[in-house]
Formats: sequence, structure tokens, C-alpha cells
Amino acid sequence: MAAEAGVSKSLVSLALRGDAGVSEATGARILAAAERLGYRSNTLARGLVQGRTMILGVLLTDLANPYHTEVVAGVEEAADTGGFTVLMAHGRRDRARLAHQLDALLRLNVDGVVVVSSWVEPDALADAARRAPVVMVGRPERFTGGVDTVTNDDRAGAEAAVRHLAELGHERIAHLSGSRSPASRTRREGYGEAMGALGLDRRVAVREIGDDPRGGERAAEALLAARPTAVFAVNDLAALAVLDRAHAEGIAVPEELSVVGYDNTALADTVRPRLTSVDQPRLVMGGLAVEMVVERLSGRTEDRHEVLTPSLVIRASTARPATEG
Amino acid sequence: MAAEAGVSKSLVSLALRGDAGVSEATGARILAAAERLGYRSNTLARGLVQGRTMILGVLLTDLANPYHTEVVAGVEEAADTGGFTVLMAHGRRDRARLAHQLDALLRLNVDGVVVVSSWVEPDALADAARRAPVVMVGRPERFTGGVDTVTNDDRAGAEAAVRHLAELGHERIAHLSGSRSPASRTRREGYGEAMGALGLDRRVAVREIGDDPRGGERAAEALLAARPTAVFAVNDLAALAVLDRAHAEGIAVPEELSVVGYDNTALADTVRPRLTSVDQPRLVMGGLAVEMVVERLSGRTEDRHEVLTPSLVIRASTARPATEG
DNA sequence: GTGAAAGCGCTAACAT
DNA sequence: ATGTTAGCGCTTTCAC
Repeated sequence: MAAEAGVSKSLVSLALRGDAGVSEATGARILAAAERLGYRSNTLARGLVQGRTMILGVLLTDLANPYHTEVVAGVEEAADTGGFTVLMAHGRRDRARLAHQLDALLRLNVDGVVVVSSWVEPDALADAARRAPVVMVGRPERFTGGVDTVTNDDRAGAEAAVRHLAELGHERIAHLSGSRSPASRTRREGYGEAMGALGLDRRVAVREIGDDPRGGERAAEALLAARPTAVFAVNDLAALAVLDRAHAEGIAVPEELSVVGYDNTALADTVRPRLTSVDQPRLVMGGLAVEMVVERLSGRTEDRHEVLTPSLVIRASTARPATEG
Repeated sequence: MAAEAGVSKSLVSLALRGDAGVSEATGARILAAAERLGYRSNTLARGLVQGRTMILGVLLTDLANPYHTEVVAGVEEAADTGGFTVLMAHGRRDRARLAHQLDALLRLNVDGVVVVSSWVEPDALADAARRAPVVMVGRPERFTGGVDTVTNDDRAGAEAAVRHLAELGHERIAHLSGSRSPASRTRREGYGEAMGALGLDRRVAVREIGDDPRGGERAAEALLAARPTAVFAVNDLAALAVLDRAHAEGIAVPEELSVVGYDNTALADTVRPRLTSVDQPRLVMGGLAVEMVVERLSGRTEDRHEVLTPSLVIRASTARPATEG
């Protein structure tokens, strides 16, 4: 390449990055030669010498989860304006693989890692944070040692869901809970507290989805056996299981049963009836994560934990309870 | 690191990769030191000197498309057994961004790129193929100049769908077609030919989903206005639009309308009624793509084009047509 | 305005 | 069995 333009490689480097101190003629000649050869600088070599790659790694548990991918959209948007390239690594719901993928990103000298996964071991995160800025999105725990976090207020979200149902006149409001993830636990607590505050403590009915793949289906069936007039589900997928089960049992939604989901994923706007769901500001969350990485790169050393407020999106799956005959 | 173990860096390199020619004592000492320091070799440096990174790039148009992500699962599985790490770049349905992401992967010296996107410009692909093995998945065009392809037989899939509906007794079988992508066009041709072979030429009714975001909805509405007894949709998402529209118009599926989708994504097993759909062997396709990259790395120079046979998965959205009163 | 030289963290070939 | 040297493709001083 340097030969093609008849100059030294230092000049090539300068010219290609638009440095001022290159004469116009030479610059043009170099650009022309680069074009002719289809030359592109090598990220490996550049990263090695600069110590920065301008790559942001995103670690995902589950590609099929729209909540996750929508956070990624936020990351990508913000990364763009910062001139970063986003590369994703995927853990396929497997802790060992997740750890391995995180390691792969770090060995690549990514400038930061955004983790969108509740499955990564805290130890692995702390380790990673020693090598690059790490931001955890969507997991309501505080990590020590350099791991920043962006979450939504799961408790407030759960309370908003319950309040909405109570305002419609529901009293037998059941909860379909998830696995033992922190977010799931917090939503469940929020549900319990809201029910208590409304004086509906004795009405509380909770079922948990286990790790079993058909857990949602089974838990939904068990929950409906208690004949609630409304269900608050830990997420949209769980809400879908409730809708499906209600359909199978001939229970009309929302006439005989109201259902509220969480996350407000694309699913909520796809199922019939359209699902009332608690929305997390996913794009904003992804953007904040990038901002935090950039701050770290600029020298911030204290941890930052941002908690955003979710909002309820009301659709067609909730209504006043049927007046009992 | 070399200092910590009191040996030269060559020995560290050898020991960490388990080379035989390192004495057991030294090896142990090096491993211990590495453990103590949390040392991990640097992919940038290693890739630079070796000319191989053991990274496979996957270029995606659309993270939200389950067909795409399921192909990725196949890629990841095969990559695993080959010792490759999979990194994904995302184009967000934007041609310019797609080209940029492809470039980013190549600059990283990935050992190969699997493209799961109908949107990448052929020129960009041919260019890329000059720099690394490139395999295009799911796009029924042949590219010249080193781009391998893995596709399913869209024509056969469309024919299977139409045949299934005809065997149930349907004659007014409409088709909801997609944008001007090659896959969409081929499915449409397959539909037309199958209808012809069955002597139903005069019954053909086709509507096309434009680029408009609400195009599916509108096209479905227009299609149903022709009062078909069955619809073959270009993909599961389009089929969902038909189901939704049918629901809105009070048309019972499958009693009054049969619907067949394509791709057999998770969606097909989620919607109500469960969707009859043409299945593409996505995992196998992803695996084949990796195999093709490996072959190229081992020296293959002729292009390879693999076409897999799709299979119809019959669920609850298709049935005999109502006998007309 | 341009080139020469050093070095990023590794591996590979060649000593010893 | 271990150390030394060169060099991967770039950027970055520093001279000229």
C-alpha cells in the first residue's frame, strides 16, 4: 500500500485518517491508491498499538428475547454517535458459555462491555470490570468493584400493574412469577406490597414458573384453577402462557379475566387481545449503558447505578371484572 | 507475566497452549502464575501474528427475526465443535449499516463470515469474499466470485403448501406475497406453478406486502376481501397478519379460512390457532455454512451452493373448507 | 511535509 | 527444555 502510493507507511496512516499535516497532492495520491487496492486498515494491528479498538461488546443470554434485543437497539444507536462498532456475543442461556463469550470479548480488547443478561456470574462480572468498563443492564442488584448498572424500578412497575387492576375493580389478582432471578423476585415483592397496601393481602395467589420448558403452561393452569379475575405476569411471555391457557379453558379475556404483562415487548402488540404491559424504557437504557462506558473511558472511577421508571401501557387485555351473577 | 513465572515469553506461549515440549514443573509454574495474574492471551496480538483469529463473524439484518436467530443457533453449534468463537454484527435493516458492519468484521480478520440477510448488496459480498470466506444463507441467488450459499428450495416449499391446501379440498387459495426479495419471488412463482398444475390458474389471487410498516395488515385486508377459503403466506409474520385480520372480521380459522405460513419460526407454535408452516432446516443450514467456511480455509476454491428441502409442518390453522350452504 | 525507527503482545523459527 | 530473535500491520515519536 505504501509502495503503491510511493510514500512511507507513516504517511499512509496519517492521510487515511485525515491528518492536517499531509500535503493535498500526497493525500489525494494515497487515497487514490487505497481505493484502487481496496485497502482498509487492520483493526487488529491498530488496536494493538493504540490500546483502543472502538469496539463495544454486547453480551446476550438470549437472542430470542425481544426485551434483550431492544436494549441492544438502544446500545447501537448510542454507539453510532460515539463512533463505536457494536459486536455481539451470545450465551445461549448457558452460564459457562456466557463466561467464555465474555472472556472472548475482553481478549479482543473491546473498549467496553454491555451485559444484557441476568445469568452471568457476579464474580465473572467483577473480573471483567477489572479489564474493561462493564455495564449490566436490567438486573436490579448492585455489584461492587466497578460494575455499573442500568435497571428499571421493578417494584414500581409491579405496583403500577396491580394498581391498574385494582382501579378497574379487581380483587382476586393473582401473580405468575418467574424463576429466581432478581428482577423476578423484586416484581413479586412489589406485587405483594401493592396487594397489602390495597388491603387485598388475603387474596394473594402466586405461582412460579420453574426451569421446566413447559413450566409456564403448567403454572398458568394451576393459577387459573384458583379462579382469579386478573393476573399480573412477571413478563410478556408468561402473560402469553396465561392467555393461551385461558383460551384453552374458554375463559374470555378481558371479559372474564384481565391479564397484565411486563416488558412491553413486541409480543404485547402482537397477541390477541393486545396485552396491557409494563414498559421499560429499553432504548434509553441501552443508550445510558453506552454513556456509562464512555464515562469510564474518560476516567470515572466511582460506580454508577441508574434506575429508570417504568410506565404502564394499557391495551385490550384488561377491563372491569364481570359483575358476578 | 513472563517475569512472574521467571521464564521467557516464548515458554509462556507454549505452556499456555499445552505444548508437549515444556517440562512439567515449568508448565505448572507458568499456569500458576497465569492464574494468579488472571492472565489471558490477547486475541489482537495473536491474530496479528498468526493470520487467523478463530473468530467467525455473523452478519444479521434483523435481530428480531426468529428465522435469522435460529440459523445463528446452528452456526454457533457448529462453530463450537470447530473451536471458533462467533461474533455477531447487526445491520438493523439498513443497507449502508450492513456494509459497514461487514467491513468491520473483515478488518477484524475474522476467519469467515456467515451472512444471514437478504439485504446485503451483491457487490459488497463479492468484495468481502476476496478477503475472507463468505457464506450467504437463505437467499436463493447464486453469486459469482467466491460466495457460497445455503438455501432452502422455496419453490418446493410453496408447492408443498399449496398441495396441502388443495388436498384438503381448497380451490380459492390466495397468496400473500412479500417484498421484492428473491426468496419471496421464488415462493410466489412456486405458488403460481402449483396452482397451475392443479388446474386452479383462474383462482389465483395475490397481494403484496410493500415496504410500508402497516403493509401486512393492509394487504391481508385486501386479500380477504376476495373471500378465499385458504391463504398461503410468504412467511409466518405475514400469516400472522392474516390471522389477525381474520380475527378482526370474525372469520374463524381454520373453519372458514385455512392459513399456511413459511419458516416455521417459534411464532408458528405460539399464535392461536397454531400455524401450519413450511419448515426450513435452519440449524442444519447454519451448520452447513460453518462447514463451508472451514472448507474454504482448508483450500477449497470452487463455489459451493447447497439447496435443502423444506418440509410442511401441519398444525391447527388448516382444515377442510366449509361446505358452502 | 515526509521518512525512519521503535514497539504494541504475541508466535514461530532458530539457537543453545 | 529453554531463551533469543524477528516480525505480524499498524501508530507514534522524533529527525530531517
